[in-house]
Amino acid sequence: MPNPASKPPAPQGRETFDFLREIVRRDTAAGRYGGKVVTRFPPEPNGYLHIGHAKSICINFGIARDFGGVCHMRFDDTNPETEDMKYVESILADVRWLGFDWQDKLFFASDYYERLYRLAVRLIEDGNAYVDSLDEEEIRRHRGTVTEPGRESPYRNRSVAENLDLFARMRAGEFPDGAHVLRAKIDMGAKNMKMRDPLLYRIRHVTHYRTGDRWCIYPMYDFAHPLSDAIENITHSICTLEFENNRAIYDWLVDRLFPEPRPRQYEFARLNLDYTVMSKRKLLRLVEEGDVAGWDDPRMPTLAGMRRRGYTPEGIRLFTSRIGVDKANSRVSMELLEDAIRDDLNARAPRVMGVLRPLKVTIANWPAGKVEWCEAPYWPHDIPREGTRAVPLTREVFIERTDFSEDPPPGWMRLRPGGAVRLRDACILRCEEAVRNPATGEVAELRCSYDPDSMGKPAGAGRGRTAAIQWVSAGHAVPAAVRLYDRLFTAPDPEEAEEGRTFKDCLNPDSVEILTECLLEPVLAGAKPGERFQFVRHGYFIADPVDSKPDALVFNRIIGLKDTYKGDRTASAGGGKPRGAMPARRTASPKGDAGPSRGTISDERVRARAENPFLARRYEEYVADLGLSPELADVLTGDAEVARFFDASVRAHANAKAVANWVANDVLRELKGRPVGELPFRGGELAELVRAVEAGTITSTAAKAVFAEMMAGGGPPLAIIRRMGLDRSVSDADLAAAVDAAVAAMPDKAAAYREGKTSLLGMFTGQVMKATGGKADPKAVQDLIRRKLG
RNA sequence: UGGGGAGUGGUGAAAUGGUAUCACACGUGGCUCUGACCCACGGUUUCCAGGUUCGAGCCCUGGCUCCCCAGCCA
Repeated sequence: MPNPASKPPAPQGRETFDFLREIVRRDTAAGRYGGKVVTRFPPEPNGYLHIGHAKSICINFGIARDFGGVCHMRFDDTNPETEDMKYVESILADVRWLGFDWQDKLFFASDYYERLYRLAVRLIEDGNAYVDSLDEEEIRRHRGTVTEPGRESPYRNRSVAENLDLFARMRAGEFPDGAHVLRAKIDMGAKNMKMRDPLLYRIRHVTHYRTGDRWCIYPMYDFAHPLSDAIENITHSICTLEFENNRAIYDWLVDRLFPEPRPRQYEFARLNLDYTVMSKRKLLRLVEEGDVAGWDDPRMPTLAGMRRRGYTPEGIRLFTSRIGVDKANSRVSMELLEDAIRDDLNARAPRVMGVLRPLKVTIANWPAGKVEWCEAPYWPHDIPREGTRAVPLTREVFIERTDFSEDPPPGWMRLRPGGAVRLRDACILRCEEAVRNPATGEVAELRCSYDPDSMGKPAGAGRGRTAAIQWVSAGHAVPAAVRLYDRLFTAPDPEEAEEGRTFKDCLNPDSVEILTECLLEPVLAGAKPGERFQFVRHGYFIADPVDSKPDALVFNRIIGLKDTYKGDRTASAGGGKPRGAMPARRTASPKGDAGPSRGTISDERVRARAENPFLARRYEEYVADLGLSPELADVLTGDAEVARFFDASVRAHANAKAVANWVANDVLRELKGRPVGELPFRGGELAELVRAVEAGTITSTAAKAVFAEMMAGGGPPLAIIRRMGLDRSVSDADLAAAVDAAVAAMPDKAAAYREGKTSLLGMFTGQVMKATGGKADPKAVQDLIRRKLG
């Protein structure tokens, strides 16, 4: 990991921050946490890491790196029944492989058990937790449903002393599993179901992989996770969207047990990838039921699988940086991952030749026994790397069966009867005759001739465009097995299989094709397990880290090359195509369909008026006497305080429509459900602002700034206007100068405007408005701009 | 039905009241001893409807659609 501290946070080439980095940036700028940034990656050691975790790892470690902080590696091991040391080891290896470093910050929630226990005791002592003795089923029933509140447990009001005693005896092992639990005493009627007295501890007489039999009570995630964060002084606790509701518990707990500044939780959308599954449970089933060869099967989306497949950490990191991070649920198409992998491999995999489906070629005019060693570069012209190897050319060679066609489609550039093609790095080959196997009728061999003049000469030379194909010398070829991988599933979202089908029904029967008759150029005989190459015109391959042996080479296709040739795409392309079968995409998500508009009157406010005659009367008056639209009157009469605020404003300034707009649009925004009393100004002052706009004292642009200042407690509007100097109108000369300057600063934009891109008017207006501090009259500005450019 | 989130080209993201931008995918053309890479060009008008504003993807109001929450899992 590069050491970052020196570098200001400018994440890999991005000009803008994602929303998480924006939060961190604001916090550090504000000096929160003393400018420190501490994140954490908190897996449970009960499974292997997959590409979805890679996103989380890159976010957590990436943010720490970008802001000169540190990311803790912490195992949230609070469930002894599923966790195991082997997972800890594989997870650590995966994170390290991905290229991240936790320094000496390796932690386990299980190391905090004693501290967590003491924190639980404190909660009990403070009356914030209790021992519940309901059984599992009763607890469920008491919890209520999403629409009905829960009921309090009869054990909820046990004394502190009794709770303490019971909890101590839970720990001491006096009770069987399930006899008691510790619960937070929050609110059984909470709208957020997570807050209905969540469970904190349960009894489990199970051996824990790290603490052995020392404990028989284990903390729940909702208790252990936030408190572990707080114990480690985590600043930004970043997790996935499904924990949004849990944030309330997080805050409740940490607020009660730790001082500020304390960690805060933020959530992002987890990664979904097309044509694969990401849940641990489903991945486990694939392994256990033999659909794949193991956790590291190259078709698996696990990091172990991708590593075995030949994906590089750099490629995966490139992928995660390209997909970005946001809060919208999404599925990423496989092409994005594949392109990132190719992008990385393109610059680092040397080119070699291999023939996957060999077709014998005899070069009739080549002397028997003659061997010509051709010098072949490892790298294409546009990759600035040096290096060549020698490739032997003899009378008998093999070419790719798919590079010959007896009856080629239009645009075919490879071999055909009587046609010519270039043997890459060697010479031009002409096909004289296709020899059939009399039994099958299949082309068994090609009899060709070569052009001695073309040997080692540059292409072209009056010959025009000639395709160059890969080949291997029959006498020198190295045999190998090659495994071609395709997507594991045929459906974009196997988890959403249609009625009566499961994700397993979507398994792609052709997700792997094993070719055993492949022939590679001799230099590959020395390929070491884990070495990557590009087999020219095929794709990127890796000598399988496990199965490949010097005398029995096995290669995995990491990813095929893009293939934009359309000539035989409909034909049985087999596994040769990088993309494989392309099933119909899932139906597009339905566009919002509003149906017939029911107007913008809110049912809720209609109810409020039905119950409150004052509101009902006001509504009628606003429409009838003040001439407000029903919609406007509606929003002003959903709450008595809002209506009174509006009344006060109108008393101070008679233009009801204008005042109503300000209240409805700006005051309501600031209120966001809070009581009107919290506003730092009164209706009369808002009226004063409205009057200033109407009188032409200030522009409405400036009025927005004044309003913001009023919200910040800046005092009465007129005072703010004076203080900010907004009442000094801009002179005609100044305005003209500002317009000239804006236009002169962007001559290309001015030209584009003149050519008809009139949407640029807004841009120029914005420039001038900014330059004049919002004091210019936008209409006048636009007139000027139009005249100047029109 | 309650609460919490989210809707921008086919896909993922950017634009923090002022030029709808980038990557992938797709299409067309160019380059090429890889039908690769690379280069150029092309298509969307921001879920819908109203409103505020000189100006709205962004602010206000209403609606629609999708996701999460009723484990002693995390």
